[in-house]
Amino acid sequence: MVTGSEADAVAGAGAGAGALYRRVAADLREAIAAGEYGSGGRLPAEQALAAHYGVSRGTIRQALAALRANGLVTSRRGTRRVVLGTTRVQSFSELVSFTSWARSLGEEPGGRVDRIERRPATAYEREQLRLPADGEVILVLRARTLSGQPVMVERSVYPLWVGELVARIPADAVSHTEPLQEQGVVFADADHTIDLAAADADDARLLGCDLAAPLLRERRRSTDPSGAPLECSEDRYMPGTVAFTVHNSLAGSALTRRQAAP
Amino acid sequence: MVTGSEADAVAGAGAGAGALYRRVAADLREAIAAGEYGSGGRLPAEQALAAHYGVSRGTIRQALAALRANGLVTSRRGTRRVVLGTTRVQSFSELVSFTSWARSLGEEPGGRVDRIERRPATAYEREQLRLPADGEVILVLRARTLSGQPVMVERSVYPLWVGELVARIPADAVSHTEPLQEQGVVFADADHTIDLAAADADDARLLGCDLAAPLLRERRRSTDPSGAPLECSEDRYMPGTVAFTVHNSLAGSALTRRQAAP
DNA sequence: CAGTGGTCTAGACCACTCC
DNA sequence: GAGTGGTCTAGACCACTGT
Repeated sequence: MVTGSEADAVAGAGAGAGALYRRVAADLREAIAAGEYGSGGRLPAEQALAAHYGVSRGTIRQALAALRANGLVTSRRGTRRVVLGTTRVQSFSELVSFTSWARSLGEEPGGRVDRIERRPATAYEREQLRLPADGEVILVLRARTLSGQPVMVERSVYPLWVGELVARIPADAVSHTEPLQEQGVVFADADHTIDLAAADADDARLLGCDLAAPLLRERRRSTDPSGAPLECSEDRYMPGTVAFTVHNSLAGSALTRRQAAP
Repeated sequence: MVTGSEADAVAGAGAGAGALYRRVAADLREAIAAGEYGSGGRLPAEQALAAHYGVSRGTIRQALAALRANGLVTSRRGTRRVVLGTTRVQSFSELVSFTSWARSLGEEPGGRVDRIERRPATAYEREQLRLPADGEVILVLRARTLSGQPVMVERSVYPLWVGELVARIPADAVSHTEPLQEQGVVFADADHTIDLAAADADDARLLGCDLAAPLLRERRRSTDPSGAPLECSEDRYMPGTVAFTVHNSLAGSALTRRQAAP
């Protein structure tokens, strides 16, 4: 883009995501993915973009900030922005939901609940889910598959009000987040911790691996838009099935290296 | 804060990081870490903060955007921001540099170069480092320790102009990024891919583990402020020594789940 | 030096949450 | 309906990069 007639690129993007800057960002993302500036190429100046899209410089900067956070472009005083990569960026829902991630890859996701328990929360769970001393939780143990192959074991711990909704979902439902969404449970923020774990008896049985076999572990704690904890989950992936990627920069890191918990 | 006399909090922060919004952000971070709003508590309104700090609402919003990116607070229309966590946020340099990370934990970092090679770049390296078809690279294989214990093996591949600087650093230097920094090589952006790998002969020898033992792998590609690739590295950690954490949200994810490369 | 992005301000309107 | 954050505008000045 930035070659068309005038302020049409935004309108041309059709029923965009509402906010102006999001539509501009989407348009720029497309242009970058299409290689219009090349890898390592320079973007037009903010002022030029503002004129092209017919918006103010502030709006352009909001759009560019989004691209930057995604690691698509650099940003420094004195020079035009430079294209860093053309990687397709994953949406938050593709991250939180195994199902929507798998579908976006053209794979056939599957899931089967192995076990549901209601029990008192451990100290760790009380802290993560902000529960009182006598709080209870619902644990859901579930095997996830990709085109029939077992790939991951998910242990999700929910506060009762969420867990009771989850418990009503059929055991072989492909997605849990979608029915939850329909009932007003929205995932908005998540913290992830990634390391390595050894398969226990459940993992070995559900994944078909040896006991104590190494697995890639992702622990996650999700909250809704109001900041209320929704879930505290531990997922264990078969090696070679997934990798996690993160971008970060001087201007703001979301990634952290930590000493492993004892 | 937000209880002191007037617009003194910013001035009181002393020789802050230059930009006004950074000083405001740092002050708010401190206040949150000190538990002034509690976990799950509500922040003052933007307007109140603007009045308190004696700055415009735009500046306050810039500061809050930083806190949000770090996963410290939520953000939604209609309600005050809510404190999500009080986690100390790691700076970018603590992420790129094993040395500065270890020091911030009070551990004693160490490093020893095992081997340096100059050789033609592989196709993958040419792409990552944006080198021509006949490009060469310098590979540095290095063992990293924490208080004497071997913890990680680092395989860094540099373009010649960086590699030649690295090759001049003493084999037992604790830090490589610090001397590079002094010579004007600045790391500004990085992409990380985290998964699992099996120890090869070098890993087993340097870490004292078995051949094919499972290790946590972090592949990284770093660029300088102008977007020029500086490094393409593969680090392998002993299990139980580190974990990686990431925050992400509906408003912008830097984290991605990917199918493992073949 | 000209060009460019970084920072800051002031004001406006809207969409949403919660009482 | 009052309060709050989200979006957008217009303009200003500064710090830095490159020629």
